Amino acid sequence: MTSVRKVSLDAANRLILDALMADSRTSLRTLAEQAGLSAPAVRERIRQLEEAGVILGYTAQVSWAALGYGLEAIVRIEPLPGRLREVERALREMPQIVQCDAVTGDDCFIARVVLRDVGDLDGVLDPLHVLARTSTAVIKKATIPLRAPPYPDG
Amino acid sequence: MTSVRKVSLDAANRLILDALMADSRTSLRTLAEQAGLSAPAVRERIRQLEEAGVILGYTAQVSWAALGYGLEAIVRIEPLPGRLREVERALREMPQIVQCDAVTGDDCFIARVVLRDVGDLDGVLDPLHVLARTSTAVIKKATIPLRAPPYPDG
DNA sequence: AATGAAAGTGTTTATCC
DNA sequence: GGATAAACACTTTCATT
Repeated sequence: MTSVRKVSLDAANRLILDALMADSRTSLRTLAEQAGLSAPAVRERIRQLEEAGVILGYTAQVSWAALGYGLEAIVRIEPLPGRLREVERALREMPQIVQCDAVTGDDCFIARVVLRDVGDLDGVLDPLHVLARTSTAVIKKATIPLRAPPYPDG
Repeated sequence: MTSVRKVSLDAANRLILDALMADSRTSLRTLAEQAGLSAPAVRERIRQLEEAGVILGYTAQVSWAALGYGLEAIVRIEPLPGRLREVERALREMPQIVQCDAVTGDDCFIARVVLRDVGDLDGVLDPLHVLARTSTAVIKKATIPLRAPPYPDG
């Protein structure tokens, strides 16, 4: 899964990556046309990108709102002294936490939570309050929805 | 694009969604086998899920680290009085910001940034410092990589 | 809404450059 | 590393229920 061999990010590979980021169900045939290659050549390049760990996987984006989670929040979590491990375990066991990062600074964890409504907040925060101080910010708007950065350097 | 008509989230649709979230390149034929339906039936269900806004799209997950962005950070941004609009515009124009949410509380924005190394931080933060107070947390580890929450209710 | 079968497309393998 | 072509697999359309 992890990168071992390197793979060049030439123009063709960037076209392939950009196309797959925009629509991961794009056919090899279409990718081949766009990259100016044959379908088997594109297949092989994708295989190498996967093996090198550049492509991690292919996922359908599902609307949490459409599933019934009308709200999202970002919670900063500062574990009480000696409680770091317990906090980490508690976070992992809360299925409404859809993402969590361990970070530098006073707040050891920053988590993204989905909620059916504001009433769901207590259910998430209460179990944490014996282990940590928390600070919650409800998301009003996705100012910048998840997007790809440019290719660095060249 | 946006949800207008409703669509039921029955067992078959959940199987389809789960399979597409795990691998969005899964063939209709395979999805059909798993859901116990024919391929055309699965095609039609996916079309409805897309139309209802449940499925937003299909994307390849690309490793930013493999592209040369070895670091990620989460930046909280509190605009100076009267500078909110300018801050929002500045954020949008920074391509290294891969996600940004407007939130309740003192920090109006919470952004996720990719960096080649710590030296890149100034290039992101300096342009903001005339418009806002910022607070930066470097990500040490993805404690919980992006994951789907359970289906709410029944 | 779903199926099955046929027609149309896309993918894979083998061979060659 | 890439191209071509034939064999194979998948997707779509359509008639039917």
